[in-house]
Amino acid sequence: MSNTRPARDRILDAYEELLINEGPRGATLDAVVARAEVSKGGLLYHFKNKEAMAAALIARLEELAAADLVRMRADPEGPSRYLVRESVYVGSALDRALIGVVRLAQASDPDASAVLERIHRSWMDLVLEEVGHPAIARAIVLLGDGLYYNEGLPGGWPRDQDSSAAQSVADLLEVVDVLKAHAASVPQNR
Amino acid sequence: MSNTRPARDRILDAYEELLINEGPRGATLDAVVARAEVSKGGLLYHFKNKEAMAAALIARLEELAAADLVRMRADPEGPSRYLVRESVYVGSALDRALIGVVRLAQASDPDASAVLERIHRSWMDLVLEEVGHPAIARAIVLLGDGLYYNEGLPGGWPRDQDSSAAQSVADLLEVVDVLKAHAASVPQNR
DNA sequence: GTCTATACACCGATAGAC
DNA sequence: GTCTATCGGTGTATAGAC
Repeated sequence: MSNTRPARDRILDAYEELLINEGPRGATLDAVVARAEVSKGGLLYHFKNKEAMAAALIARLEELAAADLVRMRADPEGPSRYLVRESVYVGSALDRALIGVVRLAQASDPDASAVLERIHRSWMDLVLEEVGHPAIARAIVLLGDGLYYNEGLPGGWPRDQDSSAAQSVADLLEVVDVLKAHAASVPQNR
Repeated sequence: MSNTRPARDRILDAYEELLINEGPRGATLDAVVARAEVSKGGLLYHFKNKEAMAAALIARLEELAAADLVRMRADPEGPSRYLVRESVYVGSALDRALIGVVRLAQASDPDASAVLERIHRSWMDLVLEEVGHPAIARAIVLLGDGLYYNEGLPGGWPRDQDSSAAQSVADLLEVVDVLKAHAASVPQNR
Protein backbone atom coordinates (compact mmCIF):
# COMPACT_ATOMS: atom_id res chain seq x y z
CA MET A 1 0.00 0.00 0.00
CA SER A 2 1.24 3.57 0.59
CA ASN A 3 4.16 2.16 2.47
CA THR A 4 6.34 4.94 1.16
CA ARG A 5 4.83 7.41 3.61
CA PRO A 6 6.80 7.79 6.85
CA ALA A 7 5.74 5.35 9.53
CA ARG A 8 4.77 8.15 11.87
CA ASP A 9 2.29 9.55 9.37
CA ARG A 10 0.96 6.12 8.46
CA ILE A 11 0.27 5.45 12.12
CA LEU A 12 -1.55 8.73 12.57
CA ASP A 13 -3.58 8.17 9.40
CA ALA A 14 -4.53 4.69 10.53
CA TYR A 15 -5.52 5.87 13.98
CA GLU A 16 -7.64 8.66 12.50
CA GLU A 17 -9.33 6.30 10.07
CA LEU A 18 -10.11 3.79 12.80
CA LEU A 19 -11.54 6.48 15.04
CA ILE A 20 -13.85 7.51 12.21
CA ASN A 21 -14.93 4.06 11.13
CA GLU A 22 -14.83 2.03 14.32
CA GLY A 23 -14.95 4.64 17.03
CA PRO A 24 -12.59 4.99 19.99
CA ARG A 25 -13.48 1.48 21.04
CA GLY A 26 -12.18 -0.04 17.86
CA ALA A 27 -9.15 2.20 17.56
CA THR A 28 -6.93 -0.11 19.57
CA LEU A 29 -3.17 -0.22 19.25
CA ASP A 30 -3.49 -3.65 17.68
CA ALA A 31 -5.90 -2.34 15.06
CA VAL A 32 -3.71 0.68 14.38
CA VAL A 33 -0.55 -1.32 13.87
CA ALA A 34 -2.38 -3.75 11.59
CA ARG A 35 -3.67 -0.95 9.40
CA ALA A 36 -0.44 1.05 9.43
CA GLU A 37 1.58 -2.09 8.76
CA VAL A 38 3.99 -1.57 11.60
CA SER A 39 4.55 -3.56 14.75
CA LYS A 40 3.36 -2.52 18.18
CA GLY A 41 6.92 -1.83 19.20
CA GLY A 42 7.34 0.32 16.14
CA LEU A 43 4.31 2.38 17.02
CA LEU A 44 5.42 2.86 20.60
CA TYR A 45 8.76 4.10 19.43
CA HIS A 46 7.08 7.02 17.66
CA PHE A 47 4.44 7.62 20.33
CA LYS A 48 5.36 6.58 23.82
CA ASN A 49 1.73 5.73 24.60
CA LYS A 50 -1.79 5.99 23.26
CA GLU A 51 -2.33 9.39 24.79
CA ALA A 52 0.67 10.81 22.93
CA MET A 53 -0.76 9.43 19.69
CA ALA A 54 -4.07 11.18 20.41
CA ALA A 55 -2.23 14.41 21.22
CA ALA A 56 -0.45 14.24 17.87
CA LEU A 57 -3.75 13.82 16.07
CA ILE A 58 -5.18 16.80 17.92
CA ALA A 59 -2.12 18.89 17.01
CA ARG A 60 -2.57 17.92 13.37
CA LEU A 61 -6.21 19.01 13.50
CA GLU A 62 -5.21 22.33 15.00
CA GLU A 63 -2.86 23.06 12.10
CA LEU A 64 -5.41 22.08 9.48
CA ALA A 65 -8.12 24.13 11.16
CA ALA A 66 -5.91 27.19 11.36
CA ALA A 67 -5.18 26.96 7.64
CA ASP A 68 -8.89 26.49 6.92
CA LEU A 69 -9.77 29.56 8.96
CA VAL A 70 -7.52 31.65 6.75
CA ARG A 71 -9.39 30.38 3.71
CA MET A 72 -12.75 30.96 5.40
CA ARG A 73 -11.84 34.54 6.15
CA ALA A 74 -10.69 35.15 2.60
CA ASP A 75 -13.53 33.41 0.79
CA PRO A 76 -15.29 35.66 -1.75
CA GLU A 77 -18.72 34.24 -0.84
CA GLY A 78 -18.21 35.05 2.82
CA PRO A 79 -17.64 32.95 5.95
CA SER A 80 -21.26 31.75 6.30
CA ARG A 81 -21.49 30.22 2.88
CA TYR A 82 -17.97 28.90 3.20
CA LEU A 83 -18.83 27.20 6.48
CA VAL A 84 -21.95 25.48 5.16
CA ARG A 85 -20.24 24.57 1.90
CA GLU A 86 -17.34 22.99 3.71
CA SER A 87 -19.45 21.32 6.38
CA VAL A 88 -20.45 18.58 4.01
CA TYR A 89 -18.11 15.70 4.55
CA VAL A 90 -16.02 15.02 1.51
CA GLY A 91 -13.18 13.22 3.21
CA SER A 92 -10.64 16.02 3.10
CA ALA A 93 -7.74 15.94 5.51
CA LEU A 94 -9.52 18.49 7.67
CA ASP A 95 -12.80 16.55 7.55
CA ARG A 96 -11.10 13.39 8.68
CA ALA A 97 -9.08 15.04 11.42
CA LEU A 98 -12.17 16.87 12.65
CA ILE A 99 -14.38 13.80 12.84
CA GLY A 100 -11.58 11.77 14.37
CA VAL A 101 -11.10 14.31 17.13
CA VAL A 102 -14.86 14.59 17.64
CA ARG A 103 -14.78 10.88 18.31
CA LEU A 104 -12.00 11.38 20.80
CA ALA A 105 -14.00 14.11 22.50
CA GLN A 106 -16.96 11.77 22.69
CA ALA A 107 -14.71 9.38 24.51
CA SER A 108 -14.24 12.13 27.09
CA ASP A 109 -10.83 13.40 26.06
CA PRO A 110 -10.61 16.91 27.58
CA ASP A 111 -7.90 18.11 25.18
CA ALA A 112 -9.99 17.06 22.20
CA SER A 113 -12.99 18.94 23.57
CA ALA A 114 -10.88 22.03 24.16
CA VAL A 115 -9.59 22.13 20.59
CA LEU A 116 -13.05 21.58 19.18
CA GLU A 117 -14.36 24.40 21.31
CA ARG A 118 -11.68 26.76 20.04
CA ILE A 119 -12.39 25.83 16.43
CA HIS A 120 -16.10 26.16 16.91
CA ARG A 121 -15.74 29.54 18.52
CA SER A 122 -13.54 30.80 15.70
CA TRP A 123 -16.25 29.85 13.23
CA MET A 124 -18.92 31.56 15.29
CA ASP A 125 -16.81 34.71 15.55
CA LEU A 126 -16.27 34.94 11.81
CA VAL A 127 -19.91 34.28 10.94
CA LEU A 128 -21.14 36.77 13.53
CA GLU A 129 -18.74 39.35 12.15
CA GLU A 130 -20.34 38.84 8.75
CA VAL A 131 -24.04 38.74 9.62
CA GLY A 132 -23.99 40.98 12.71
CA HIS A 133 -26.90 39.13 14.30
CA PRO A 134 -26.08 36.63 17.08
CA ALA A 135 -29.17 34.42 16.72
CA ILE A 136 -28.81 34.17 12.95
CA ALA A 137 -25.09 33.51 13.29
CA ARG A 138 -25.78 30.80 15.80
CA ALA A 139 -28.37 29.22 13.53
CA ILE A 140 -25.91 29.16 10.63
CA VAL A 141 -23.20 27.55 12.72
CA LEU A 142 -25.69 25.03 14.11
CA LEU A 143 -26.77 24.22 10.59
CA GLY A 144 -23.19 23.45 9.74
CA ASP A 145 -22.88 21.31 12.87
CA GLY A 146 -26.00 19.35 11.98
CA LEU A 147 -24.72 18.86 8.47
CA TYR A 148 -21.39 17.64 9.73
CA TYR A 149 -22.95 15.07 11.98
CA ASN A 150 -25.46 13.99 9.38
CA GLU A 151 -22.94 13.41 6.69
CA GLY A 152 -19.73 12.84 8.51
CA LEU A 153 -20.46 10.29 11.17
CA PRO A 154 -20.93 6.79 9.79
CA GLY A 155 -22.76 5.82 12.92
CA GLY A 156 -24.37 9.11 13.86
CA TRP A 157 -27.50 10.40 12.26
CA PRO A 158 -28.06 8.73 8.95
CA ARG A 159 -27.15 10.69 5.89
CA ASP A 160 -30.01 11.60 3.60
CA GLN A 161 -29.85 9.39 0.59
CA ASP A 162 -32.92 10.88 -1.08
CA SER A 163 -31.17 13.98 -2.36
CA SER A 164 -27.97 14.28 -4.31
CA ALA A 165 -25.25 15.81 -2.21
CA ALA A 166 -24.54 18.65 -4.62
CA GLN A 167 -28.16 19.74 -4.95
CA SER A 168 -28.60 19.39 -1.23
CA VAL A 169 -25.79 21.83 -0.49
CA ALA A 170 -26.98 24.30 -3.11
CA ASP A 171 -30.41 24.30 -1.48
CA LEU A 172 -28.94 24.87 1.95
CA LEU A 173 -26.81 27.72 0.67
CA GLU A 174 -30.01 29.38 -0.50
CA VAL A 175 -31.37 29.02 3.00
CA VAL A 176 -28.21 30.64 4.31
CA ASP A 177 -28.80 33.55 1.97
CA VAL A 178 -32.34 33.88 3.29
CA LEU A 179 -30.98 34.08 6.81
CA LYS A 180 -28.30 36.58 5.83
CA ALA A 181 -30.88 38.74 4.06
CA HIS A 182 -33.06 38.73 7.12
CA ALA A 183 -30.15 39.69 9.35
CA ALA A 184 -29.34 42.57 7.02
CA SER A 185 -32.94 43.80 7.05
CA VAL A 186 -33.01 43.81 10.85
CA PRO A 187 -29.64 45.24 11.87
CA GLN A 188 -30.71 45.13 15.46
CA ASN A 189 -27.97 43.60 17.41
CA ARG A 190 -24.39 44.38 18.23
CA MET B 1 -30.61 4.80 46.26
CA SER B 2 -33.68 4.11 44.12
CA ASN B 3 -33.30 0.46 44.87
CA THR B 4 -37.05 0.08 44.82
CA ARG B 5 -37.09 0.16 41.02
CA PRO B 6 -36.98 -3.29 39.42
CA ALA B 7 -33.46 -4.53 38.76
CA ARG B 8 -34.06 -4.74 35.04
CA ASP B 9 -34.98 -1.06 34.84
CA ARG B 10 -32.12 -0.05 37.11
CA ILE B 11 -29.70 -1.89 34.84
CA LEU B 12 -31.05 -0.21 31.73
CA ASP B 13 -30.96 3.21 33.39
CA ALA B 14 -27.39 2.66 34.51
CA TYR B 15 -26.29 1.51 31.05
CA GLU B 16 -27.93 4.51 29.42
CA GLU B 17 -26.35 6.91 31.87
CA LEU B 18 -22.92 5.41 31.37
CA LEU B 19 -23.25 5.56 27.60
CA ILE B 20 -24.06 9.26 27.90
CA ASN B 21 -21.38 10.21 30.40
CA GLU B 22 -18.56 7.81 29.64
CA GLY B 23 -19.29 6.67 26.11
CA PRO B 24 -19.49 3.07 24.87
CA ARG B 25 -15.96 2.52 26.12
CA GLY B 26 -16.88 3.24 29.68
CA ALA B 27 -20.20 1.45 29.62
CA THR B 28 -18.71 -1.86 30.65
CA LEU B 29 -20.66 -4.56 32.43
CA ASP B 30 -18.61 -3.91 35.54
CA ALA B 31 -19.51 -0.21 35.49
CA VAL B 32 -23.16 -0.99 34.84
CA VAL B 33 -23.48 -3.45 37.72
CA ALA B 34 -21.71 -1.03 40.06
CA ARG B 35 -24.10 1.78 39.21
CA ALA B 36 -27.21 -0.39 39.16
CA GLU B 37 -26.18 -2.05 42.40
CA VAL B 38 -26.55 -5.58 41.14
CA SER B 39 -23.99 -8.29 40.58
CA LYS B 40 -22.68 -9.33 37.21
CA GLY B 41 -24.57 -12.58 37.45
CA GLY B 42 -27.72 -10.67 38.23
CA LEU B 43 -27.31 -8.52 35.15
CA LEU B 44 -26.68 -11.48 32.91
CA TYR B 45 -29.80 -13.15 34.18
CA HIS B 46 -31.93 -10.29 32.83
CA PHE B 47 -29.89 -9.79 29.65
CA LYS B 48 -28.08 -12.80 28.36
CA ASN B 49 -25.29 -10.63 26.98
CA LYS B 50 -24.31 -7.06 26.31
CA GLU B 51 -25.96 -7.03 22.91
CA ALA B 52 -29.32 -7.96 24.43
CA MET B 53 -28.95 -5.09 26.87
CA ALA B 54 -28.29 -2.70 23.99
CA ALA B 55 -31.30 -4.07 22.12
CA ALA B 56 -33.51 -3.41 25.13
CA LEU B 57 -32.28 0.18 25.31
CA ILE B 58 -33.00 0.64 21.62
CA ALA B 59 -36.51 -0.76 22.08
CA ARG B 60 -37.09 1.65 24.93
CA LEU B 61 -36.01 4.56 22.72
CA GLU B 62 -38.38 3.44 20.00
CA GLU B 63 -41.34 3.56 22.38
CA LEU B 64 -40.40 6.98 23.75
CA ALA B 65 -39.86 8.37 20.25
CA ALA B 66 -43.23 7.09 19.05
CA ALA B 67 -44.96 8.81 21.97
CA ASP B 68 -43.02 12.01 21.27
CA LEU B 69 -44.02 11.95 17.63
CA VAL B 70 -47.68 11.98 18.69
CA ARG B 71 -47.01 15.08 20.77
CA MET B 72 -45.04 16.68 17.95
CA ARG B 73 -47.90 16.15 15.54
CA ALA B 74 -50.44 17.59 17.98
CA ASP B 75 -48.39 20.58 19.16
CA PRO B 76 -50.24 23.90 18.75
CA GLU B 77 -47.05 25.71 17.67
CA GLY B 78 -46.43 23.18 14.93
CA PRO B 79 -43.82 20.44 14.39
CA SER B 80 -40.95 22.78 13.47
CA ARG B 81 -41.06 24.81 16.62
CA TYR B 82 -41.73 21.69 18.64
CA LEU B 83 -38.65 20.02 17.18
CA VAL B 84 -36.31 22.91 17.89
CA ARG B 85 -37.82 23.50 21.33
CA GLU B 86 -37.35 19.88 22.28
CA SER B 87 -33.92 19.56 20.69
CA VAL B 88 -32.34 21.29 23.62
CA TYR B 89 -31.17 18.66 26.02
CA VAL B 90 -33.02 18.82 29.30
CA GLY B 91 -32.39 15.30 30.45
CA SER B 92 -35.85 13.91 29.74
CA ALA B 93 -36.27 10.17 29.35
CA LEU B 94 -36.36 10.64 25.58
CA ASP B 95 -33.29 12.88 25.61
CA ARG B 96 -31.31 10.34 27.56
CA ALA B 97 -32.43 7.39 25.49
CA LEU B 98 -31.71 9.29 22.29
CA ILE B 99 -28.20 10.34 23.25
CA GLY B 100 -27.48 6.89 24.64
CA VAL B 101 -28.46 5.25 21.38
CA VAL B 102 -26.54 7.87 19.38
CA ARG B 103 -23.50 6.76 21.33
CA LEU B 104 -24.25 3.17 20.46
CA ALA B 105 -24.56 4.10 16.82
CA GLN B 106 -21.23 5.88 17.01
CA ALA B 107 -19.80 2.61 18.23
CA SER B 108 -21.01 1.09 14.96
CA ASP B 109 -24.15 -0.66 16.17
CA PRO B 110 -26.25 -1.15 13.01
CA ASP B 111 -29.54 -1.54 14.89
CA ALA B 112 -28.95 1.72 16.71
CA SER B 113 -28.28 3.49 13.41
CA ALA B 114 -31.43 2.04 11.89
CA VAL B 115 -33.67 3.28 14.70
CA LEU B 116 -32.09 6.73 14.61
CA GLU B 117 -32.65 6.89 10.89
CA ARG B 118 -36.34 6.04 11.30
CA ILE B 119 -36.77 8.66 14.00
CA HIS B 120 -34.95 11.26 11.98
CA ARG B 121 -37.03 10.55 8.92
CA SER B 122 -40.27 10.85 10.87
CA TRP B 123 -39.18 14.31 12.04
CA MET B 124 -38.28 15.35 8.53
CA ASP B 125 -41.64 14.13 7.21
CA LEU B 126 -43.63 16.08 9.78
CA VAL B 127 -41.64 19.29 9.32
CA LEU B 128 -41.84 19.04 5.55
CA GLU B 129 -45.58 18.52 5.80
CA GLU B 130 -45.79 21.76 7.75
CA VAL B 131 -43.49 24.03 5.74
CA GLY B 132 -43.95 22.46 2.30
CA HIS B 133 -40.43 23.39 1.24
CA PRO B 134 -37.80 20.60 1.28
CA ALA B 135 -34.71 22.79 1.67
CA ILE B 136 -36.26 24.83 4.49
CA ALA B 137 -37.51 21.66 6.16
CA ARG B 138 -34.06 20.15 5.92
CA ALA B 139 -32.48 23.27 7.38
CA ILE B 140 -34.86 23.19 10.34
CA VAL B 141 -34.17 19.54 11.05
CA LEU B 142 -30.42 20.14 10.70
CA LEU B 143 -30.69 23.02 13.12
CA GLY B 144 -32.28 20.66 15.61
CA ASP B 145 -29.52 18.13 15.00
CA GLY B 146 -26.83 20.72 15.56
CA LEU B 147 -28.54 21.84 18.74
CA TYR B 148 -28.78 18.32 19.99
CA TYR B 149 -25.12 17.67 19.47
CA ASN B 150 -24.10 21.00 20.88
CA GLU B 151 -26.04 20.65 24.06
CA GLY B 152 -26.51 16.96 24.48
CA LEU B 153 -23.14 15.41 24.02
CA PRO B 154 -20.84 15.99 26.98
CA GLY B 155 -17.87 15.42 24.76
CA GLY B 156 -19.15 16.60 21.40
CA TRP B 157 -19.12 20.20 20.35
CA PRO B 158 -18.86 22.40 23.37
CA ARG B 159 -22.06 23.97 24.56
CA ASP B 160 -22.21 27.73 24.30
CA GLN B 161 -21.81 29.12 27.74
CA ASP B 162 -22.15 32.72 26.68
CA SER B 163 -25.91 32.66 26.32
CA SER B 164 -28.53 31.45 28.75
CA ALA B 165 -30.22 28.33 27.50
CA ALA B 166 -33.73 29.78 27.62
CA GLN B 167 -32.81 32.94 25.70
CA SER B 168 -30.87 30.88 23.25
CA VAL B 169 -33.86 28.71 22.38
CA ALA B 170 -36.18 31.69 22.12
CA ASP B 171 -33.79 33.30 19.63
CA LEU B 172 -33.59 30.13 17.58
CA LEU B 173 -37.36 29.83 17.51
CA GLU B 174 -37.46 33.29 15.99
CA VAL B 175 -35.08 32.08 13.32
CA VAL B 176 -37.38 29.12 12.70
CA ASP B 177 -40.25 31.56 12.20
CA VAL B 178 -38.18 33.50 9.69
CA LEU B 179 -37.59 30.30 7.75
CA LYS B 180 -41.26 29.31 7.93
CA ALA B 181 -42.31 32.73 6.72
CA HIS B 182 -39.94 32.50 3.80
CA ALA B 183 -41.24 29.04 2.90
CA ALA B 184 -44.79 30.38 2.97
CA SER B 185 -43.91 33.33 0.74
CA VAL B 186 -42.34 31.01 -1.83
CA PRO B 187 -44.71 28.03 -2.05
CA GLN B 188 -42.62 26.65 -4.83
CA ASN B 189 -41.95 23.05 -4.13
CA ARG B 190 -43.80 19.77 -3.78
C1' DG C 1 -33.46 -14.15 41.02
C1' DT C 2 -29.21 -12.96 42.61
C1' DC C 3 -24.81 -14.18 44.10
C1' DT C 4 -19.38 -15.78 43.79
C1' DA C 5 -15.77 -17.85 41.31
C1' DT C 6 -13.49 -18.49 37.40
C1' DA C 7 -12.23 -19.14 32.31
C1' DC C 8 -10.50 -16.83 28.55
C1' DA C 9 -9.66 -13.10 25.21
C1' DC C 10 -7.88 -8.66 24.43
C1' DC C 11 -5.64 -4.29 25.35
C1' DG C 12 -1.86 -1.21 26.69
C1' DA C 13 2.71 -1.12 27.75
C1' DT C 14 7.68 -2.86 28.80
C1' DA C 15 12.07 -5.27 27.78
C1' DG C 16 15.30 -6.28 24.93
C1' DA C 17 17.11 -8.49 20.37
C1' DC C 18 18.40 -7.03 15.81
C1' DG D 1 14.01 2.44 13.81
C1' DT D 2 11.51 -1.71 13.87
C1' DC D 3 10.84 -6.14 15.54
C1' DT D 4 9.18 -10.30 18.99
C1' DA D 5 7.96 -11.82 23.47
C1' DT D 6 5.65 -11.18 27.43
C1' DC D 7 3.38 -9.16 31.74
C1' DG D 8 -0.49 -7.11 34.33
C1' DG D 9 -4.97 -5.43 34.07
C1' DT D 10 -9.58 -5.41 32.50
C1' DG D 11 -13.60 -7.00 29.89
C1' DT D 12 -17.20 -10.48 28.58
C1' DA D 13 -19.23 -14.47 29.62
C1' DT D 14 -20.05 -19.20 31.89
C1' DA D 15 -20.84 -22.43 35.81
C1' DG D 16 -22.88 -23.35 39.60
C1' DA D 17 -24.03 -22.35 44.75
C1' DC D 18 -27.69 -20.28 47.42
